[in-house]
Amino acid sequence: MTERIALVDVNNFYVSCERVFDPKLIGRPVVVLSNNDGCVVARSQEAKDLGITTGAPFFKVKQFIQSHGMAVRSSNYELYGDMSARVMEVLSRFGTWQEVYSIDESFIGVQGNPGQLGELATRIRSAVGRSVGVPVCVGVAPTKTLAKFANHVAKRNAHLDGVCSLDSMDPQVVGDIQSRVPVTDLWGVGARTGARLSGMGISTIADLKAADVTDIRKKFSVVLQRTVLELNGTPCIPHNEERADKQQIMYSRSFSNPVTTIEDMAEVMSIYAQRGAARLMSDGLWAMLLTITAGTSRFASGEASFPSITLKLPSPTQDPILLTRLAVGAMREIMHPGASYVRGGVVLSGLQPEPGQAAFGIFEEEMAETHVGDVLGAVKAKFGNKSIGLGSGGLAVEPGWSMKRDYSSPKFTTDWADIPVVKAEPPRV
DNA sequence: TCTGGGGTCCTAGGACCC
DNA sequence: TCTGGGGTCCTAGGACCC
Repeated sequence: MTERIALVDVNNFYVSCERVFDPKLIGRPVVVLSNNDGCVVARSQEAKDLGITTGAPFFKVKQFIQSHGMAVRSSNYELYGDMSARVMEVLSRFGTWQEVYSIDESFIGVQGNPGQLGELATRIRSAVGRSVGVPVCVGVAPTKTLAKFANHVAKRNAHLDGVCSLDSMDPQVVGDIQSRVPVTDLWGVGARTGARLSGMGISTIADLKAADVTDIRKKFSVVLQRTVLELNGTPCIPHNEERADKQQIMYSRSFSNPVTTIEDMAEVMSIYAQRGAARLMSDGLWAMLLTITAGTSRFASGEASFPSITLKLPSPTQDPILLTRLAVGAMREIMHPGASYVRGGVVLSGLQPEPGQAAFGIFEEEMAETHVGDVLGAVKAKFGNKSIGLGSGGLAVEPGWSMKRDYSSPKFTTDWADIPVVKAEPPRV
């Protein structure tokens, strides 16, 4: 019996979710766009084969996409979030522990001899396919870094059928692969580190595995040192089974049309601060710090302006009235009227699970209004998100800068009105 | 005309204290 | 007014990830 780590992830997750409810998309090239239909964030294999890159601005590739008959979808995060929860539930049945690493990836603890581990990986893959309907790849290895690598191998080699357990492979073959895969394909090694490593003659995974650990520690950091140790089979990245406590809550969006006036920006901040407060309440957290930001486009030639300010809150709060008032007031101070802002954001940090002591001084009055947040939450839960809000947050009409989602699919699994209808005909005799 | 959003961790350097 | 060493805490920025 050997303890191993499996890394399971869904192939082309957003595209795969769309395909579950729209089988006509299977076999067709499909792309999914970011918020505001700005960039390509997910591609089916067919779209990758046609040369669509991730992060490509949609307006630049739109012609090409349409001329090749590719299907396009806006991001549907309600759907993806719900599908993710279903995948994670299935995976939890197979692990002695589970760490949900991202919306489409999870580490789980597995046990068995080399032969059993390979079979287990195959069973995991078919269980997710049967229960949820999306394809996954499974990599099994002694450390997280190697499990990521094994997953990478499973994905790139069709004959492996989506699974790769390093223990059941010939070490010579593993070494061969590692000497061909660039070091930047490794988890934790990005472009910057890759360039510096390459200057030292380290360009493949095998090169890094053979590098001197203390030298790496000296020239880089403890992060890369851990990567080298993990490549050599020593686990040193801990797994947090229970979700690590959240450090910050961010609500940040690009606008579909630029915002140039203080009044419009006040509206943005009012709405974003209320979204942030709602997240605090649903997570049971109170914030000590409020940061507000805005920014002009990096691609435009007009005045560049990236105002940002962090306010210390009088005491830990989740009060939407206080947060809205502070966010709007501070934004009025720091924005440049006339600059063309294309994004804005609210960040809540210094999070803690308790409201803490009541504040003294000028903010006492605001703190007394805290229960308003509960009322807002209750009304929204019953009558929908757009039923009520503070000030501009209660707008019945969509503001001119609000998000564009021209190609969205329905909320198949999270809204009664969008539940798919299935029709069956009796067999003909 | 149109270029995403949300996170984590580590390190260096400054402020401050004894 | 000047000087030394050691320590903590906070913040900004870098790097990375999906």
